[in-house]
Amino acid sequence: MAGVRERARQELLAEILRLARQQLADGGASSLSLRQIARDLDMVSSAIYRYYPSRDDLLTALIIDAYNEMGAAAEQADASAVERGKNPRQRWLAVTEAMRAWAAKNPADYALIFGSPVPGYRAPDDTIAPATRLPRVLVGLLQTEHVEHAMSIAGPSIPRSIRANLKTIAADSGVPETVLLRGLTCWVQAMGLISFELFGHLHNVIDDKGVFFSLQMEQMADFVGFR
Amino acid sequence: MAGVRERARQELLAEILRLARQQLADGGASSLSLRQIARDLDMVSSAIYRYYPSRDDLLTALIIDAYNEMGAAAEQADASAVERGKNPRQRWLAVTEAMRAWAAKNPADYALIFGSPVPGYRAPDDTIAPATRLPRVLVGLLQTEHVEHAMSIAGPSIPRSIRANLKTIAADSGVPETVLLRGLTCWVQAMGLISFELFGHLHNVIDDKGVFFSLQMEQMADFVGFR
DNA sequence: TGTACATCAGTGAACGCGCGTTCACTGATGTAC
DNA sequence: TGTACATCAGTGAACGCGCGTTCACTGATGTAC
Repeated sequence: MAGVRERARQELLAEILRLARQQLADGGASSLSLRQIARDLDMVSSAIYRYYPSRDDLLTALIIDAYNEMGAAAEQADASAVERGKNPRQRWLAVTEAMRAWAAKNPADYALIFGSPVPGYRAPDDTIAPATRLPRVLVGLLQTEHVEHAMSIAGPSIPRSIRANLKTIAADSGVPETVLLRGLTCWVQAMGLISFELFGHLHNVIDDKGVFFSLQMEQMADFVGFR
Repeated sequence: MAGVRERARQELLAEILRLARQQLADGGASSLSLRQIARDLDMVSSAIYRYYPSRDDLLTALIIDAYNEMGAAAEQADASAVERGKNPRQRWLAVTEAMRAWAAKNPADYALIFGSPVPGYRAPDDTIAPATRLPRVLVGLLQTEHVEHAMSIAGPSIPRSIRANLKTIAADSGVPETVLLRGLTCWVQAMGLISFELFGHLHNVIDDKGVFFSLQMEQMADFVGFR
């Protein structure tokens, strides 16, 4: 019966990741401890190495997990908005609300990917693909909007080096570069606001953070040119 | 001769802070070690406690230092722009460039104050005043601009709770609330961009980060209503 | 179907580190009379 | 100006923790003939 051992292995891999996320939530990346995980599992510490070859590999798994979860939350919010017959602007707003909600529910995971980098850790290339999942949703929305009503913004001329980058971001989407540039602004604004809120920089500045976020996202929807 | 001991004390306080910043730069907040500082000073580890009663107090000193430095950098950039006869818009741009430059030169200090909070550490109230130094410069610029050419933005109506907060931010400045709201957007955008750049989220997205930042800040200057 | 062998999960001990904080102390520097 | 006392900087030892990683090993599970 091939798969009995394999299934147990998968379960333990997942269980270790779950405990690791718990630790992350309790004390941040620096308090992620293989020995503590082993203790939680009633295992000897060296046994963990059967599953993750090092602490850094476990960290990588956590990062990938976080990107995927946040990306999935965005995708789901969008899909659900589509189902409810929403237009691209409303979908954009729904997605940003979902981003904020996910971050609020998983502050440690959010901090892991959008906070200060873990010192001494260099993310391997495996993290790239999951990281693009969320931005992909946002670019997709610009594209949809552009197809429905041509977007255009009379902006300042964009330097050549930046234009090249913008082309790479959404090569064949047809979305004008000025709009893409503002799309980046919106993305940064959303993440910036979430970070400010989670990291305490709105403390004693803005009381109703939810209302504030929505208001800002409405503004950004106008700014980028959603109808 | 009162002051001989006192001067030595002040020097050591500063020296410890300097070494602590060095450690911060080398390995982040989690690798800040009182014992290592003692070693660098050729002292026994317990001697540090004559100067900082605990590791957290040293962290607080670092945070206050970082806020003050960044605030001072902004103030200087503004003062220097004034000297060169710049208008408020140009001053705003100069200040944001200075913010970015400071962060680029002191990434660890920047990460300490605008990255993920140090787990288990709660900033005491002493950090509040230094933290307001930079935003104060930005609000001042809005006010100056408003005095020179009345600013006004036909924005969406602002919910009551947010209006109350905006009033607190710049009570007697006379700057319209819609403008203040967008001022917050600009602030978040500037810090968000700096964080994205420093924390690696523009890697493989934007090559010329300096040009990108300037371009975005020009856009934000328009957005908030600088002439 | 039964046996021999290979694979792999988990053990237990060890290596070599690190840390913050407390406490009783010595000896030098400053202060009051 | 000189002496007695108080203050304070720095010592050294100890307490009680923590960590990642390696390595030779046992014993159970799976595989091939």
